[in-house]
This record gives sequence, structure tokens and C-alpha cells, in this order.
Amino acid sequence: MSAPAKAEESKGQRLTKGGRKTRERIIETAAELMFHHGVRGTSIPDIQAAAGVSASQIYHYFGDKQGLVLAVIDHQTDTQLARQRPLLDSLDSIEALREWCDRAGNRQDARGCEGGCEIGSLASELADSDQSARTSLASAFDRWEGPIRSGLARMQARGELSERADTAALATALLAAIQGGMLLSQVRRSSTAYRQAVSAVIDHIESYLVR
Amino acid sequence: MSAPAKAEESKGQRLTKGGRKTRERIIETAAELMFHHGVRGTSIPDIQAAAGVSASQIYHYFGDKQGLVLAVIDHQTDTQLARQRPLLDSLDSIEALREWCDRAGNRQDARGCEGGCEIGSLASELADSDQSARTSLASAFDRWEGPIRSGLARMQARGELSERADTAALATALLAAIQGGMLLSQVRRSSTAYRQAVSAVIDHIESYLVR
DNA sequence: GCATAATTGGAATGTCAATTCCAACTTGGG
DNA sequence: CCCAAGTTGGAATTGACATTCCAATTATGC
Repeated sequence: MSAPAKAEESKGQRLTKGGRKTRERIIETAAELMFHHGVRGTSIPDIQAAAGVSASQIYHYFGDKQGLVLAVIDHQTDTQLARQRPLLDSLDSIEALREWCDRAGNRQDARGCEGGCEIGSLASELADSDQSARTSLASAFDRWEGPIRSGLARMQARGELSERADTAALATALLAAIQGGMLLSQVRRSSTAYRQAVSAVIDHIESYLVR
Repeated sequence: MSAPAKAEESKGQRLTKGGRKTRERIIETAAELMFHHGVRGTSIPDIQAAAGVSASQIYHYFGDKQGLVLAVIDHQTDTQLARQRPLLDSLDSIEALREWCDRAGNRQDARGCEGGCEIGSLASELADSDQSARTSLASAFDRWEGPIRSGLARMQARGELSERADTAALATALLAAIQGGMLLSQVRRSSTAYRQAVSAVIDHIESYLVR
């Protein structure tokens, strides 16, 4: 054996500072290309050219393309969740929910509604073809949904949301609205569908407010 | 010129009865394979083998792979909408909406939550890489959303739904919930997310009922 | 029945992707 | 300073894929 095929779990390898940097650059470049052209639409040579690395570097750090894809999934999950903080951790009011969703809508407009959700796109492409990618994406969605649910649960604990509200289900519904809304917006090249979708679910959550 | 590259618009070609049958078989086979493995994950040789045709037949009828993909999009749109009828044309009560969405959930369970929405999956993969596919998919979603909106509009015209309800926006929101719910279900291998997503939106629609 | 057009088979072509290999170079710890 | 380990370059291999070609076969309108 020469390269660490499964880099994550069996961390039996030291990385030079330069090595770590190269590895990061490969992941970031791959994530960018895969977001725009899909996983299958992004070749190793494409990544080599865009990141300025040789084939051996990619295979040295990730074993094979699937290993790189898994690293990209983790990277996108971390990056997207980080980008949404600190808002993501204080989704405990209707206003906060609207503001948070609105930002995503503005971001979508800013890019001309090209591309959908960084995580959702990977999910749609990989869910049925790569079992480990699917579980990884499932946990990505869990990590995303968790803070939404927590925010709603806090509202409920404070007595602002009715006890009848199923906060877990509402969090799932909001995440689904985001995903579906993003997809429709991407296809229609207009953020309207996204805004209407999340607005409907937030309106619904609002109906559980204890006045 | 030999083959009719753009088969649809410029219908300048006669099809033998056998030819029509072959053409249909290719489309159906391609649609099936592409649903399971994605467009990029389905090769022409794959389709040849599964449909029992030669390469020249595929290129004869569709010009190139993109032409076939466009035909698959149209086919899936027609097929999926047809499958949902007649329910799709009578979505003018809360019960009808629930029943219609429930059937899709049961169907998703029946296939073990593998695969998402036939149209949504194509949309996610093609929206940013194929302009003509994107517009075709946009009209597919319009054709799907139309009957939902019509049903809601009828309820409103009858005075069952409040005038305050934006039926077009609600229809979009429901379609988005279906898409996002399907994606989450596909990744989680459980229809729960789908059911919670559509349930939340239908509950919201219900809140506009005039009592 | 004939001629024209539709249909089909199957090999050939050229491109490009994923991956492997090995040799050369660099770095960090002792 | 030295060695083992980490890092990199770049060519070579293997296989698949989209597409083209041409020749053979079959159907349809007249």
C-alpha cells in the first residue's frame, strides 16, 4: 500500500503544512467545480487544471474519486453551515426565521439563480449511486435541520409556540421547502418560488404562535 | 443530411409503425435507466443493451444524446402527469390534496425510497448544464403546478378559501414541498420527511378555509 | 412491382477519463 | 546532518463513451 485510501477514519498519516494546504486546495476546487457541473461532470483532469496539481497529488490524498467526493461533501456541509451562522443558531423567533431564509433567497438572486443548494445538488446526484455518500449527506441534512428544530423547541419551551406544534416535523418541513424552493428557483431562474415556499411554511409555523 | 436531429419541432419525417415502436422503446428504456442512474450515468451502450437496439437506431431517431434527453424529459412529464390523473384535475378540496399527496408517499415507500421525483431528479442534474433541458423542465413544472393552482382557485371561487389566499403562491409552495420532501426522503430512505413537508403546507392551506 | 425513403447492424474512430507507476524532490525529527 | 516519510511530476495504461459510417434490409406510396 502507498496512499491512505480512507483518509478520514483511519487517520494514520501525518500531513506536512504544505500537504495540508494542497489537500484543502484540491477539496475547495473540486467542491466549486462539482457545484457547477455536477460530480460526474467534473473530471479529475478538470480538477488538476483548476487547482494546479498533478494527478498523483489527488490520488495521494484521497485514494480515488469517491474519496474526494466524500471529502467534498464534508467540506460543503461544514462550509455552508458555517456561512449561515450565527443566524442558524438563533432561529427562535419568526423574524429570525424569515431573515435567515431571506438571506438565502438574496444569495440565490445574486448568482442569477444558477445552481441550487450546495448540499441538495450533491444529494440528488449521489443518493442512489453511492451508499456512503448517501449516509454522509443524510447526516449533513441532520446537522442542518438540528439547529432549526432547536430554535423552534426553544420558542416552544418559552411558551411562545403552542404545545400542539410538532417542532421536529416543522423543522423538516422548512428544510424541505428550502430544498424544493431552491430547485424550482434554479429551473425557473427566479427566486420567487423559493420565497413563496419558505414563506408558506413560516406562515404555518406562525400560526402556532401563542398570542 | 441524413438524420432528423431535431425530431420534435421540424417534424419533417415519416415514421414507420415499426419505427415508431422502436423510438418509443428507446425513450422508455432511457427514461428508466436515467431515473435510476442519472443522465450522465446512463451511456448510449447501456441503452442499446437494455432496449435491444443498435447505436444507429438511437442516432437515427434522436440525433444525439441531448436529443434523446429532451425526448425523455417530455416523456417523463407526460407519463407522470398522466399517472396522477384524474386526481390531479380535482384538487379542489383539502381531502383531495391529502389523498393525492399520500399516494405519492405510498409510491415512494413501495420502492423503498430509492429514487426521488422523476422530473425533479432530471431538473437537478440538467438545470445548469443544458439550457434547452432547463426550459423544458420549467414547462414541465408549470404543467404540474397548473392543476394544483386551478384546484385551489376553484375552491376560492366557490368561497371555500379566503380571498386573502394567494392560490398561485400556495400551489408553488406545495410543489416545492413535494420536491424537497422527496429529496429528503430519498436521502433518508424514509418517506417521513416527504409526508411532514406536504402535510405542513396542506395544513397551511387549510388555515385559509372559510368556516 | 418499383423506386425512394426509412430502418437496422455492426464495425471503426477519436477523445477523454480514471487510475497506476515510478522516479525525483522536500521536509521534519533525532 | 541524515533518513524515513511525505510530496510531487508526468508519462503510461486501460477502458469506456459519443459519434460516425457504410452497407444491407425493409416498408410505403404510386
